[in-house]
Amino acid sequence: MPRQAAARRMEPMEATGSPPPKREAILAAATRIFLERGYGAASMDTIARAAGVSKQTIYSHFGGKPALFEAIILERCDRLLESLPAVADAGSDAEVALRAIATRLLELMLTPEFVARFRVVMAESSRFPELAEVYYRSGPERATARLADYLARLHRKGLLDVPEPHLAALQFFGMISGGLFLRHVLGVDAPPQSEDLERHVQTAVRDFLVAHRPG
Amino acid sequence: MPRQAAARRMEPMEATGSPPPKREAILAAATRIFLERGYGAASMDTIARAAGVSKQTIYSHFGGKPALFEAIILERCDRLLESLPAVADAGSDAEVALRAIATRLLELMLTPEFVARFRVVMAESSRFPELAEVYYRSGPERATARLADYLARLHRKGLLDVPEPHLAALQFFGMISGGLFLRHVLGVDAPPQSEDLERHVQTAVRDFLVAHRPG
DNA sequence: ACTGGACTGGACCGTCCAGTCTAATCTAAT
DNA sequence: ATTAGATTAGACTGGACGGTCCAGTCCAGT
Repeated sequence: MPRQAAARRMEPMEATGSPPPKREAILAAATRIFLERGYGAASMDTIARAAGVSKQTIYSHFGGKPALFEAIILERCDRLLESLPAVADAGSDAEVALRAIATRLLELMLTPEFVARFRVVMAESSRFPELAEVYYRSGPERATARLADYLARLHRKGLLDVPEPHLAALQFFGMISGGLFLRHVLGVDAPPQSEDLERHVQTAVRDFLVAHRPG
Repeated sequence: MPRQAAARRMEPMEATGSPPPKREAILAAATRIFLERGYGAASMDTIARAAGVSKQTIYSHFGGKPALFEAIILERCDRLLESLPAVADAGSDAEVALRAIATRLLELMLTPEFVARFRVVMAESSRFPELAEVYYRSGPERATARLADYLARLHRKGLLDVPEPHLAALQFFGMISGGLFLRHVLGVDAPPQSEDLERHVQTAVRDFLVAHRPG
């Protein structure tokens, strides 16, 4: 009871904009619980309790468990793109740009929240095939396409030799994330030292540039 | 009843060696069901029915659901290694060797069975952390170490410039698997054309060799 | 013929869960 | 003050599941 009252009293404070505060609370709690426990092990009762909200409220806002899950997964699933800033526009040195892209990408991908989301989407990709597809299309695919665009531009300018930009983009991302990300998703590693990370990125970018040096 | 009788009649035929036939049947069925549905959605009743075996038999052979799951995951989880043949010993051309390694690796990793196993291990890496670790250590880690050994040897012979073999091995595997594997694990793609696969491998190996050309 | 062990089928228990229902409470607009 | 709609707590349903128990069958070795 007192917990409920407190929660209720707090709502108006955060409700500056239009989105209903309860809805936000539900989304936040659902995100946390789903990502922590996975789809199957997350119960609607737990989510309701964590959101400080009645179960019925969840069912009236979202339709049911699957719909709620899709909502929290598709919410900002294109965050991968935000990490690839307007660096593609900058006429700056290719090495600088690629290092920036790689670092941002790796930082994002090693985020616990990103890892958890990835794990859940992958785990449920049989039960929610469309979800996995939308996730892929709006995240990795668009990021790859954007990098490929950038590489194609470098190629046209003669600054780099990248006859197949899309393939090269895929391989670049693979070089960057491979290994590190796998260890992380499997929970084998402690969070990596930022020095190692730097070394990793630096080596990958250098190798990439050597491999695609023009002429 | 008739199904049971038939199954019982068949057992002696396949029991040439020592492993109890029922145990094998349980393992086979459990592997299929667990990989198809994931840990949570696979029920012991379903597995028992699929194995043509009583539920009690499962519980007497293996201890319970978690133990059965660990058994089927750890069974031949080092298959990744089999795909990296004695190529490391061969004094043959580095390009040939790397292409062979890459092709074998990719073929294995795009196997539906491998993808499913990977998906399940990743999904349950919170519930079974040790399992995920053993999987990683006996699979990807050892494969990487072996490739690193090979690269170090090439480096010592002056055939390639690989001052950090382990890092290079990680990045090589990343280049090879990146993108393709992700799309596959998320179920986005149809099985890839073997031509594309060839092109992918060829490009990656060529780029790798250029990047590590000695001198 | 006897015995011990593996196996079977199915009942059974306790638990958990998605989803529904209800009766009461709160809020805001009329 | 009234009313309508949103929200609440909690009981409830129906079903699934892990795990246990048990009576009985089958079979190999003695």
